Amino acid sequence: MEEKGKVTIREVAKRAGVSITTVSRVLNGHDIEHMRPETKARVLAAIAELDYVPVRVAQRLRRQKTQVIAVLLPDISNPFFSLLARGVGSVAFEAGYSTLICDSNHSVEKESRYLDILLAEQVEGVVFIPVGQPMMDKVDRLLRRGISIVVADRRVNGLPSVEADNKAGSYQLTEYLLHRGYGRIAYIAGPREVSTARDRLVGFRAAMADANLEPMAVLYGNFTYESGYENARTILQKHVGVDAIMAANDLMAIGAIRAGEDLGLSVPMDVGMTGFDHISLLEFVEPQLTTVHIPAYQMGQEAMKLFLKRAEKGASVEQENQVLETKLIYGKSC
Amino acid sequence: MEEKGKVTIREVAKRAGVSITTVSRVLNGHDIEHMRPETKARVLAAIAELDYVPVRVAQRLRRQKTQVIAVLLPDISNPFFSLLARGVGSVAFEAGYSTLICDSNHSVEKESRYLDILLAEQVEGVVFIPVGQPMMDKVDRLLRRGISIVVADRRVNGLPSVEADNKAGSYQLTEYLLHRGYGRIAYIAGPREVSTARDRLVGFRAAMADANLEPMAVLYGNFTYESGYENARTILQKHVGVDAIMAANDLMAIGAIRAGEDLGLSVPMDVGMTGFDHISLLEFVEPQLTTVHIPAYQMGQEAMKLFLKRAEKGASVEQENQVLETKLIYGKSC
DNA sequence: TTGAAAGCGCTAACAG
DNA sequence: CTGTTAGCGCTTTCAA
Repeated sequence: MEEKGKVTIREVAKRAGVSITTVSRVLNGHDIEHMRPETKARVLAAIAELDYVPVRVAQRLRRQKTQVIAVLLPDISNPFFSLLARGVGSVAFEAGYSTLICDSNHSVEKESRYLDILLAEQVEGVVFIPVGQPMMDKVDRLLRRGISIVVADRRVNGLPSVEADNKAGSYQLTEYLLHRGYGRIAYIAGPREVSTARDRLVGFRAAMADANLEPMAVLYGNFTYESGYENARTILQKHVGVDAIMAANDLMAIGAIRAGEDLGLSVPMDVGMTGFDHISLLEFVEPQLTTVHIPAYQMGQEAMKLFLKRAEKGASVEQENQVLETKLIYGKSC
Repeated sequence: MEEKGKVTIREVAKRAGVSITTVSRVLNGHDIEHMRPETKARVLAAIAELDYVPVRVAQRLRRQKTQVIAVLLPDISNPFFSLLARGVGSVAFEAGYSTLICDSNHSVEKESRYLDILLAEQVEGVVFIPVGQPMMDKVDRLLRRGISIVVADRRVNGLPSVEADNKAGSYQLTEYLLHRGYGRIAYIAGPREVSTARDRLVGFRAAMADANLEPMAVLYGNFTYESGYENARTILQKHVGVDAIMAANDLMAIGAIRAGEDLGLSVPMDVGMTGFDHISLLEFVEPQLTTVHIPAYQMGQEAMKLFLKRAEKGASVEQENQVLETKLIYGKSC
């Protein structure tokens, strides 16, 4: 803690009276057993005295690996995604990786710009939650350069992924709703281009078909509160006799609840409602929503683990699509 | 797009039939006006054909600047912080900086570990939202190495900062409450070691004093929903005659509302409530909370701008503490 | 058990 | 107008 300017491995070596090679070795715990303990001690002392910290950038250039992974997601201020990012970060941290979070702000264009940046940044991998269908040329470009990509919360053709079992979860939820005696059900789906949304719809349709029922209506929203509100309004005004509305995520379900209230309907008395995701703000919403828990944090962890696994096994492990279990959450909304 | 392995500036030079210097120059737009257009064209062509992307790590090592700034915050899944981080990121992105988000998970120890990491990462600056009172030795270590630190949403002795005018906002809010006819007010404060919480309390006390009133009670929470719930419960049970509860943030206010409900009290009929922050989930809470808007996104932007300003003006601009205006949000909770 | 030296990919004097 | 060259700070053969 004496020098003013940058302290490099050079000064440490000088101070310890050894070569920089030796310093490097103790830094990386290399030949450390074949080293005279006294030498090691001297180096350690010098490091401490000078408060030396190895410059990561130089290590990266030399080692030709950055130990950086990126999380590319649509919106970091969405608690679902940030929880997922946290999951990635926790595993990454333990494994000595730094995490770069890139927020595409729901813009395909920005997403694609980030893909370019990540290429230049030489990240080793990216946990990717695409806005919609990602630009496969960009993706291929990264892959060709040896950057592995793991898709989270979605499926993309040809890429490994980690997602929840949306189909099963949706089936189960629908089944529960039917058990409760509802049967004239309308569905507010998510965007067609998002696999997650499609799966939930498929699960819903399957459960209905298995009960010999027809949906009263299927409308498409975009996962926002507003689109839930608007679509629910439409449903409740046009389709008389609807006794329940299922939304493909919680945010839309909350919108639907408010729409119902604004039309003077009470949930669940007049109409049942369900969501999907189990986001934490449900805690604050009345009535308590019946929904399906998606393990966002765990999903992030698994995505990172998947990357780690591929990294050590050599690039081409057989393509893997991991599916996490969901859990039905019983509320008071149906 | 022909080569398989890494393509470096060397191959580009070879392909274009020029020296690597020339390639570097067109890359950085340097002597570009003094360059024969044809040469430039050849280089550009080679870059395109080879799909060459400069390796950031090498640039950083050579330039001795990383163009990376970090945001060190307590919890990325808290929408307030992630919004702030987004603000930082937006300005950083425009300025050509990459953003590293570090989540200290409310742990002073992890925060301190991150400070070490950021040192090694050679980030150029950090936007810092400390968990409590930060470890000043670590902080000094970064400063000594030329890494500038801007504190956000808080004040720390000796560091530049950007925060909201919590005192004024709190004063104004209290004043409004008094105007509405409330007067027997209890206050749920935030942690004593957080300047933001202290300022809000001070503003509250000042407004009360100016109205010749005494608080019915002042309890301390930790900014969580649960602590709001518990403290409100205590207040409502012990201090009969309280006609309003002010909480130092929205989350605690929501907890207070629920506590009131659970005790059979209606808001605002039986007891008024106020929050602070204007977090987005208030949209989903009944009754609509009266609160104070804190411009989180803008705060992030300003913090990054402050860093940029200091970066160009040379390190030692006089220390600056920027204060952003707040805005009263009228709800139905009082 | 330790050191000398090459070089990761790039930029910036300094020369022509 | 363009090229030669010397590193940035570190790791890693290869030799001793």
